[in-house]
Amino acid sequence: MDTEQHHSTEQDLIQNRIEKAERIRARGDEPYKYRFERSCTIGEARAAFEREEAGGTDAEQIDVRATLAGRIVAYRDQGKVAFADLRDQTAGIQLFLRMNTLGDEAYAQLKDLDIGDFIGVEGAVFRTRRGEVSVRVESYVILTKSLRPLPEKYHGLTDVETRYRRRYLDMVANPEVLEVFRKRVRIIDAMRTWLTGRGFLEVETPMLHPIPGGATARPFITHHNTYDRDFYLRVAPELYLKRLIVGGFERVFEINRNFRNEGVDTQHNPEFTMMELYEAYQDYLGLMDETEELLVAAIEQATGGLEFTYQGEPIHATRPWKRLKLYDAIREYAGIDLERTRDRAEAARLAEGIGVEVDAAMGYGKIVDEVMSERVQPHLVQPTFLYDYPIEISPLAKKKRDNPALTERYQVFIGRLELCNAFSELNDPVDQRERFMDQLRQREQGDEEAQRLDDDFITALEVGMPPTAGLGIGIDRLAMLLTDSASIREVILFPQLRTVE
RNA sequence: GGGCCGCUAGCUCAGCUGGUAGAGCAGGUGACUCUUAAUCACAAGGUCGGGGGUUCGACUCCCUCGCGGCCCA
Repeated sequence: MDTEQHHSTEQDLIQNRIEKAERIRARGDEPYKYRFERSCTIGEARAAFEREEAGGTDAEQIDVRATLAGRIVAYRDQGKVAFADLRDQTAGIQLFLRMNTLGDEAYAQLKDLDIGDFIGVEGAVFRTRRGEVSVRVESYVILTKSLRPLPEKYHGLTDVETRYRRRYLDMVANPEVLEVFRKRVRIIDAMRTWLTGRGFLEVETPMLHPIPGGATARPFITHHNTYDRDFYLRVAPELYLKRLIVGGFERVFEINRNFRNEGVDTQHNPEFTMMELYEAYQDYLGLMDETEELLVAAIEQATGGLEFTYQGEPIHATRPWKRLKLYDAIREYAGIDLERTRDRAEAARLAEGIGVEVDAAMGYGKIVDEVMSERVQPHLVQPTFLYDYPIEISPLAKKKRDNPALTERYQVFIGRLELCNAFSELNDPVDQRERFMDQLRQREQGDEEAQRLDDDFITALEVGMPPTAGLGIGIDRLAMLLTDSASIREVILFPQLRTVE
């Protein structure tokens, strides 16, 4: 039987490169090296060369030698001279490969290289006649053979699904993606620096919770084999961090993952990163000031200033930020007064009167929350604090000192994104127990997100927690804002997607 | 959960009222000693997301499933 079938698919492209690797081995070389000593990074080499140039040294006399390593991302063969683009984490540089310089044999062996390979090169940095900073390569060595073709050089990788599933390709093909994640790192660094500079201790509390608590959300369930019991992936670290305040830490924070078993959309990923801090002897008013300072530090670190654009709209983050009572905001933007009633039916009537849908399972607090999300949040482009939330939807927050129907709670919105949630922490154990009981009643009425009673947490409060204010900041949302990303998946390295076989 | 859009070569995309799939990049061969989306020539490359149906004939029309995107709940 004739095997005349040429199906030059991806497999053939890979086979072709495997054969190149074999040729490299056949001449006693190793296509997967163990180590390579660079003299500097590409960014440093460029900087050194440009410094010489700026210093007025005659171009012919500049002598910046460099041994560099990186990935070949483009190749332009021109017969007895060839150009390649080499890229490392810091920058890219052009390679000038000439037969006269490399020698016939080394030059001929260039044909066993491919775009995607890692190589090391040695030579002098110079500027070509066309003005491109380049390395006149005197010798090169293959470091890693790449077996798969990279995405198209001009358009990059655009298929959103492939970008997320194979993020490494996205990073190689679309360098701006690297910048998004570098910015994310800078944001977190800035926050950590700000926090530790003010005496906050960074701690790690459990991911596996026997009772899910600290947020109104549906948990993931997992199982421990030896204990033979279910655990819940945490929906928030809140109750553990407050136990630490009970124990004697006065300023703690945690930057870590939370898991919520809920819908996935442009603003929600099942696992997301949250910064939570707790500060003893502080209340929500003082914490508002600190929240501004902290966010401003992160914004400046990421954007270089306090003016930036999110999804086409200019954001002005200069302090002080706008502060609005929740009910005033509802009056202003929704045109209804929900503060004058605590009656569920009346609130529902008012909400439906402006076209906000209300379903039977929603209590008074949920209706207020819904009206806020639907009719207020869309207006909150500039940084805005909303504060004084109804007690029904704030079971862990302290009652407002002169109004027991409200809590000392605020949220921060920028670019229509909900970024922060904070309050004067409820530290009255008797009140806390009542709030949990109220949540249990909401559970019984079918609200699966309602919180559960955590007896040990109440016991901790009975031991005594000093007056404390706590703040949570959604890191992913903040990263979206500061990288001008419309989807949370753009700022999460490996977003959750359906598995595909 | 609902609506709309998408899935064609490794990547980026064409493909008309149904007539049997094209280009660019990448890869292969050849030419070229300053190119940079290099250029030129030649050759090669496809389960048109999966399954089913209508039809003489389906990438195209219908149904269904999968995955993704946007909007709504």
